[in-house]
Amino acid sequence: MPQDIPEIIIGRLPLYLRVLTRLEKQGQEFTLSKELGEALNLSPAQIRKDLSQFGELGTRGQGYQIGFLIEKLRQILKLEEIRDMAVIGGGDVGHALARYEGFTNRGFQVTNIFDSDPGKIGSRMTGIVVQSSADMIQVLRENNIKVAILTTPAESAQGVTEQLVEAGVKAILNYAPIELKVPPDVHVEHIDPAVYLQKLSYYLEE
Amino acid sequence: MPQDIPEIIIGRLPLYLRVLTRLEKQGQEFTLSKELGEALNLSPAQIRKDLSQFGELGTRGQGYQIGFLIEKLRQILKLEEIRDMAVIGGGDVGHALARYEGFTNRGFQVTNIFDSDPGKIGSRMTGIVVQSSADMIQVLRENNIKVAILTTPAESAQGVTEQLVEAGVKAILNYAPIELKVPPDVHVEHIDPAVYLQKLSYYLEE
DNA sequence: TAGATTGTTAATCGATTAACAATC
DNA sequence: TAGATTGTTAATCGATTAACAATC
Repeated sequence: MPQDIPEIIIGRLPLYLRVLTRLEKQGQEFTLSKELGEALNLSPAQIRKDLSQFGELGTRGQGYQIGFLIEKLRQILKLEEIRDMAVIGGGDVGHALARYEGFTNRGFQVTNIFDSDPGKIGSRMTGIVVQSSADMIQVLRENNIKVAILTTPAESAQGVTEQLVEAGVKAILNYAPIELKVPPDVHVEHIDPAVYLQKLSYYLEE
Repeated sequence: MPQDIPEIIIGRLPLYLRVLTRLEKQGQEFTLSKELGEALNLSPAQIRKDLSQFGELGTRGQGYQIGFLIEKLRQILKLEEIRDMAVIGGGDVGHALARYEGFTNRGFQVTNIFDSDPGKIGSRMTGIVVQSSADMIQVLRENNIKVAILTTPAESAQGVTEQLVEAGVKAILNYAPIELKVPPDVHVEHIDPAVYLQKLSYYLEE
């Protein structure tokens, strides 16, 4: 991975990984740019172009060996070790995330949950004891946690974000419906179901 | 909204709406392409270009009147009436979505929940009785529901999708970590937290 | 009117695609 | 070897940006 890879390509790699993992589970050993393209609605040329950024990952005439390509993509995306994550907010979303089983086999695990509600602090969610927001910075630092999932209400999201930044968190998955201001070395991705629904709405008829 | 607006622009309109709503709530009456751009990390030129697709929505020298622009964007995105949605799957994610309070003021409400587990059917989630998947097609048709949120396991997602299509659903928000095959008149958006986390992972240091 | 900011055109930039040589 | 599919170059396409005239 030499030069600067465009972000748009990096964003597609997890999708490739998702398809490849499914194909592998189905017992397939090789795949083609054509097959990957059909699964993801992308052109075969684009798949090849994307993958060629990282070396010669396929074999001419044969296609791509699935196991090898998965391994390679995991390396590129730095997914070889399971990363610890903190969930901020012990509401419904935080709860669902803490219980979500799809993380571990994709490189992540929730190790900490923080909430500011005294009624929740000390209770357990899937074996994880909810900790006080007051201790958050310290705990994140001590455990060297770099990834956080933000599920607080919009009003407190920016304030919490500043604490996360202070604690050394470098990646934030933001479920609060508000844009976060962060320093350039901190990366944020948004998940806002209403945004997607509103986009879908445009394409509805009536 | 005459010609064909590029999908990439449509996808940004909900973000504009989100910022505008926040500014309005903060008591602001006018905004500038500069301000919107700073909030969303987009250039002012892009904001103006996007909005100009739909007519002259601003006033030269003055900027954009927030209330008017919100109204206009709601029209464009067909958000003027609250749309009914079905949640498929009564697990943690389905449960969190049914209880999510952010939908109504953004144009949507969950009216139905379906699950195949006899232990869940008939129980209530936030006042909504969980219905049997066996009745799904009929109920969706009877209620003319066009939007569904899919939260089943990956294995059953494609099968359920085919039922949704059969029932006349035209927009699917897919939480299952798998690509769905749908006819061209059905639109799908994906929410897969692991995909975003994997992208974020690339930008982490070690 | 002067000052400000939009709307819009033209230029730039970057991403996608087509096409084919390389090679398994 | 012949057939197939990648890797890669060049062409195309589309999106973003710069710049400025229009106009409030």
